[in-house]
Amino acid sequence: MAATLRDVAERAGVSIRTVSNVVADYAHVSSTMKARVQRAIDELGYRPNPVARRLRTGRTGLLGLVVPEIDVPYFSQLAREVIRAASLAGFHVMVDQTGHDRGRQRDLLRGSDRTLLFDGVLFCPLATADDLVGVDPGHPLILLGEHKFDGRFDHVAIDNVQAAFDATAHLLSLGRRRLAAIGTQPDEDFETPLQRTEGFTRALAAAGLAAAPEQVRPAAHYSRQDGYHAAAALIAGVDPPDAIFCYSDLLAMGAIRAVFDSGLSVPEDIAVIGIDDIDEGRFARPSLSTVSLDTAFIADHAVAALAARIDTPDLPARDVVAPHTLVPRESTGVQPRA
Amino acid sequence: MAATLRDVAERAGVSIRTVSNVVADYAHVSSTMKARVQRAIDELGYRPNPVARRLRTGRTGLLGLVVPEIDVPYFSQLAREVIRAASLAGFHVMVDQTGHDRGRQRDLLRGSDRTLLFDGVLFCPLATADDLVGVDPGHPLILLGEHKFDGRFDHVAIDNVQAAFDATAHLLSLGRRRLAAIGTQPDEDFETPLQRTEGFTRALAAAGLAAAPEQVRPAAHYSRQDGYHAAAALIAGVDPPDAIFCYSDLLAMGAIRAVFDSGLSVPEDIAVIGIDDIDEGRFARPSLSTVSLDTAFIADHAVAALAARIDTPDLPARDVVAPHTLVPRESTGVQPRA
DNA sequence: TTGTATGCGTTATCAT
DNA sequence: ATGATAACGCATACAA
Repeated sequence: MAATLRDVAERAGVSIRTVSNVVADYAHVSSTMKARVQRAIDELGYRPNPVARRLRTGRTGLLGLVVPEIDVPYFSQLAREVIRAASLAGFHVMVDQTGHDRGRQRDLLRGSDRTLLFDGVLFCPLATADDLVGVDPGHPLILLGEHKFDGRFDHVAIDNVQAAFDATAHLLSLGRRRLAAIGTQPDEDFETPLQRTEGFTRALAAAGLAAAPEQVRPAAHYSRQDGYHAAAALIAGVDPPDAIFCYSDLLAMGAIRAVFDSGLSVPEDIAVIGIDDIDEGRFARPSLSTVSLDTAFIADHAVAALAARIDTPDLPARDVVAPHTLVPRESTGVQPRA
Repeated sequence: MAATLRDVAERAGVSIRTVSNVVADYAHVSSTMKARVQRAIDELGYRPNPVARRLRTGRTGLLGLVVPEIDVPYFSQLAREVIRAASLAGFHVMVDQTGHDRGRQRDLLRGSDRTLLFDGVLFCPLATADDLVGVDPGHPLILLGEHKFDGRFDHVAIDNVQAAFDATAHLLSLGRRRLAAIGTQPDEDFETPLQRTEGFTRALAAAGLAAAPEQVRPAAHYSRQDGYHAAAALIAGVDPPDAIFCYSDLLAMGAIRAVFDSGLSVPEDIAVIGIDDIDEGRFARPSLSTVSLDTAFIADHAVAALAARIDTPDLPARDVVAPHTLVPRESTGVQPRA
């Protein structure tokens, strides 16, 4: 059905080599030849078959983006930037979801049928990363948002300790003193929440304060639901906080709703801040104070690092730190949006 | 590097045909043979090369999902279900974004280099669909959410007229009489907004009412921003509404914020309802009344129809109508969430 | 500058 | 039941 190199060659009365040269924009082709071949190409509506090309070259031009769930706002915003950056670099992006299934995460990492298609993978770890230790994924791999692991993989992430420190310092600067946090993970081997707790604790210590263990609540899935329940528990607890630092914006959205449902008010009674800067927070009521991550930066550098490693597999592992910015809004008492 | 059929065959001392049979789980293979080959496979860690397989079979196992922007909540929720459904049916999903660029939409539809990879495409039209008329995409195509076009393509969508009617009827049932709508498109050839306006108008007519043209506002991108500005304009207008029907939840989120920013209240002064049932609406304050679309249903049927057409290209075009449900919440005065 | 011929790793068509 | 071998469509080493 679809025209092939051979069809074009036949029609133009030349060899397939010549046609291939024209298609590939090879330097040494006479303009006469080029025009003739091009006409045959146009007449037949010829399109190179990418699969054949890829079998031959060994490249698929496909990147995998593995996230827990694509409909979590942070991941969909990140996906948007990754697809944009990859497209510019000549790659397609296939999205895979691990759900909250650690076994599935493991399968996606090893050489399953699926992953053999990829030239490389951008991986947003689920809850832990130990699954990766000693594993050979069979293709270049970039970790997004998680640093641990043996040093075999490139990674791109913000400085989580500093980001958490900044968020906490902001709450303290408002005069709040009874701080709580939401977002630790039962899984001790997941680095991000540990780092955020460390930043939280350090900022408190710098102000001569400390948080009781029960003021730092776990959240399994970083969902609005999790945030809601954790905040409700804090409010119902012995020492209700006057400010809550949530380890994600989604947790914060749930927490804010819980505050109001308990008859209290944000930010008057309890100030709330998150991390991620998802779009939802800008128009929420109150608008959500947060730490903004530069997802475009993360995507650009992740794709660049991956592309480099695809070309040169034994490059030393890169460790890119992405910038972050404190964005105070109404949920910590900063008044109207622009 | 990676082991091939030939390597396995050599090691097991058989022909590649036999190995292929074992891999493909072909019926007629002696168990002795099978065991011997399997051992060789395991020892070499052989994995079939999907690219070669696909060159041979002509199938890529890849579906394209084309959406305007993956970080729009409705699309990311839909993508989640599509990826799930496709995975079950043995397909991978590549996500492509048209942005708001109509030229890019057109490119993605015709046989560009990119699209030749796909066995089929699930297409969420941007703003218009006339770009498709007379176009041969070169692969099966399913339209999501848009019905128009010549009848060559399958499509899956809700009954937009009825959904809009239901939403409007709900507002009327609250006793509201000064209704407005947000979400028409300058582009007359985009069907969905036209249908929703029709449902809106019909419901009003059934109550002996009619909406002045300036009470039905356009929204270019269905963003929170668009909703905010349209609602602000309505409130500042000569005849401020007591209820607003937004053609998407995102518009509604922006509209609600605009109401409060103008010193009024939802639902007391103005009731607001959207369409889509995005997660954000459940925890928003007030929680958002909406018309829920069954995205799992849409994804399941879209993937099924696509898979069927990939197998049998000249199937008659299907037209699947997905169910919708009215979900009243606080933004139209229905009290607390469960 | 252009043509010929080989192989990428599979599946499928012949045989045996 | 299994073996030999021809495509699938392209890129490229080698020849001319």
